[in-house]
Amino acid sequence: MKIRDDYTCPLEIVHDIIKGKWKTIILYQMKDGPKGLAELEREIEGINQKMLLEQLKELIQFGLVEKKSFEGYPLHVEYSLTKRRGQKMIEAITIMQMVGVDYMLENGMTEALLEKGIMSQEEIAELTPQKLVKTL
Amino acid sequence: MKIRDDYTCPLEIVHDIIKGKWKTIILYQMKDGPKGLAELEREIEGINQKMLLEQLKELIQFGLVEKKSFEGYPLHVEYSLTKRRGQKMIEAITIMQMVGVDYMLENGMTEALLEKGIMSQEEIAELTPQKLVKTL
DNA sequence: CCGTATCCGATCCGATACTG
DNA sequence: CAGTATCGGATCGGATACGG
Repeated sequence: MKIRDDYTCPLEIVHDIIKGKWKTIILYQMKDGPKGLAELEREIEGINQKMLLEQLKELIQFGLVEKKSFEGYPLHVEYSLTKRRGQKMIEAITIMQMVGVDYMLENGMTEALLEKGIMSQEEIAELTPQKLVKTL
Repeated sequence: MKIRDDYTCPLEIVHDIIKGKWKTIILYQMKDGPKGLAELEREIEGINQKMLLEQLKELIQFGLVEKKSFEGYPLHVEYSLTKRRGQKMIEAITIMQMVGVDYMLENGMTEALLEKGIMSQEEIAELTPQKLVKTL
């Protein structure tokens, strides 16, 4: 993606930052520390190497991700969130996660939540719509 | 957009919700209360009616926006954020705004910030990188 | 004022093959 | 393990015209 220099509104930029299909997921995977390329590819279900590299490059251009390369074999790099915009964006992504979870619960998509360990069987069973509002 | 029913992760849904070019901006415009269609079209620079209606429809499907129609002429409708997911998403969008503003400041795109009244001349002048971190 | 339909170029993204 | 290059179908989004 070619980065523009004529944005007329901050949210326009943010849209360019996260519009890619995998951007938020990639960022979320880095929230607990640096990750190697293969590691990310393993953890993100359905992504391929080309997409991963492409989107990482854009995240770097926008200043949300930093890349650190290590010498020697086997080759190794580390991708991590930047302190300024990377970490800040995680706050937004965390909230968006809640919105996604809310949608899944409301639409009976509980399997994925269990599989990923986002919620336990018991937690889901306990949830009434009223409680959900509070949780959010 | 056809809404899927096989999402494997909450962020995948959120991506579908906000990937459209205007979604976050539309939501942000509704943060202070219901808006009519023409009103939104006037306030969002660069959008056209087709896109607006299209994206509103999707936001309704995902439960972030509600639509209320009023009888009589002239025709009138009101679009507003839903309490659950709409309002919650605004929290995320507000944070994303900060990220966008940060990017604009760092890249000398201060004109748009002044025009939209997001920041004043003085506020911008006062900002050192260190202060910016705190502001965020 | 509000909403629908169509056409068409631009872009996104997945598959695949290849290099250091 | 990390990264580049290409190709082609699917999707997106802007223009434009028309209908309630």
